[in-house]
Amino acid sequence: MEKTEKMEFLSQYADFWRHLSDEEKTFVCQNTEVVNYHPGQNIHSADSQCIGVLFVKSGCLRVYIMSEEGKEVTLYRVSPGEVCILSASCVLSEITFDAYVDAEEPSQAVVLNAFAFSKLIEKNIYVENFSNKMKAIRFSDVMWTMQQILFFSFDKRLAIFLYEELIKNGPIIRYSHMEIAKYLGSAREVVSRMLKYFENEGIVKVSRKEIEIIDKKKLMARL
Amino acid sequence: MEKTEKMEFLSQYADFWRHLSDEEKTFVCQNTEVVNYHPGQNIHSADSQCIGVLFVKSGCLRVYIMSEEGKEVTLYRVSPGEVCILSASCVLSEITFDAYVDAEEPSQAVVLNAFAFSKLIEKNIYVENFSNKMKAIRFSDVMWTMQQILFFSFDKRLAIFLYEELIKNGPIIRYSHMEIAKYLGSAREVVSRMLKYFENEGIVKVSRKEIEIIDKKKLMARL
DNA sequence: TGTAATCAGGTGATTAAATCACTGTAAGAA
DNA sequence: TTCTTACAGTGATTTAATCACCTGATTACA
Repeated sequence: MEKTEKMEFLSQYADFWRHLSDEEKTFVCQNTEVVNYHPGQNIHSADSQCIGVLFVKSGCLRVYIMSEEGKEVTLYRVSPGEVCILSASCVLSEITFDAYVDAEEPSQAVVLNAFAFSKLIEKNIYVENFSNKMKAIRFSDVMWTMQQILFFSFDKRLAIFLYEELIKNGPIIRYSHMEIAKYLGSAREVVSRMLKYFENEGIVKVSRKEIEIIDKKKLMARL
Repeated sequence: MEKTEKMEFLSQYADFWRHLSDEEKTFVCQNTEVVNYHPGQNIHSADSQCIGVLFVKSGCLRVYIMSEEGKEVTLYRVSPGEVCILSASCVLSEITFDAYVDAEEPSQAVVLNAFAFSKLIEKNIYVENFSNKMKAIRFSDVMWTMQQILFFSFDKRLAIFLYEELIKNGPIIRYSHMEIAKYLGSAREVVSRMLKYFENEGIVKVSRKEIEIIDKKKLMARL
């Protein structure tokens, strides 16, 4: 990616861009690169040294937490046009928990490395505010997830998940039961059983790594 | 509270203070007042019009979410020296969920009203950043709570709660089982039963509205 | 001061969901 | 082809939440 292209791109994503000096803009460009990730690839974890801020161009990232036993709960997803801030958590003093980030699909992102980002935060209040604003947005996302898990019964949550997928990508959903379980903070067997129940109800048709929604109305009745 | 006293107080709490113009400082002082709350009093809720930012002087506030059925889960507490930002959530566009704030003890806070705070956010990037930074700090608090609820078994969470209270306020804990249940995102009966179990183990002594920790070692063994 | 109302807590039964242990089966790799 | 691995199905068990109902203590107030 060329410098002018980078500048064009970043000015779209980052509201701090117009508050950078020319020198800072050059510094940013020198410290960004385009990176590709393959499905299932881990991008950020507790132990791996952290890479920085990701401006997602294409694909989809999944941000999640993990228990000591390896149980995962998805916090939110990062879509094209959005920013992954927790992949820079090592340089963010307010973030005291360990988050993980995986690519869920083939994904491309423009990465501003952690060191450069922390330097900019120190120097420029607009960058610091951008960083904190991104956290605040994800705070609200996590609260949505938390309320789903704590307040909604499992059948309802699964129905909501299926409905959202239906809206986003049409009636055929290509996730394994395991992936859905991680997304909903549940267990694979629980997902399998509930899907089978939904199948008996005539809501979905289940086959290996594929769920087809065959009755949208019945699904919506469960929301 | 006098103006000079207010200015002295706020300069301690708010890192944006030194970035305010004299005019803005006066504006802040004109829009703050000292408010007292009694135990159990609701300070902020989804429907009540929101009051603004609370700089807590004394006592303790509890921030929580509530389900449609009225089930509560405590997110975190706000102690003296800390700031309650969610009580200004109506003027914070990044906050999209409904939080509730109650006083847990007799509490006193310096309140900067929501209107003035939003005006300052618009005008002064340092105030905006302060607002977002406070959210980021609470984001981490909530993540801690979320991990506790999702990853730890109930007996362990209760043990952690008792241990924290022991460290903070000594071996006698004056919460009802209901209050503990709300704090832990569980049900009263569940708390009662587990406390009785802990009592049989010789960890605590339970009586009305009072739990005494009689064996710290045994308690710590459950953490 | 007596009585009703409210609050704190106890208990058994039921249900929901997570966990465990194990089986079968389809898809890829060697 | 056969071996391996990922995906899914299922019964049994355990944990925790929920429901229904009860007892006893405290408070309000007439």
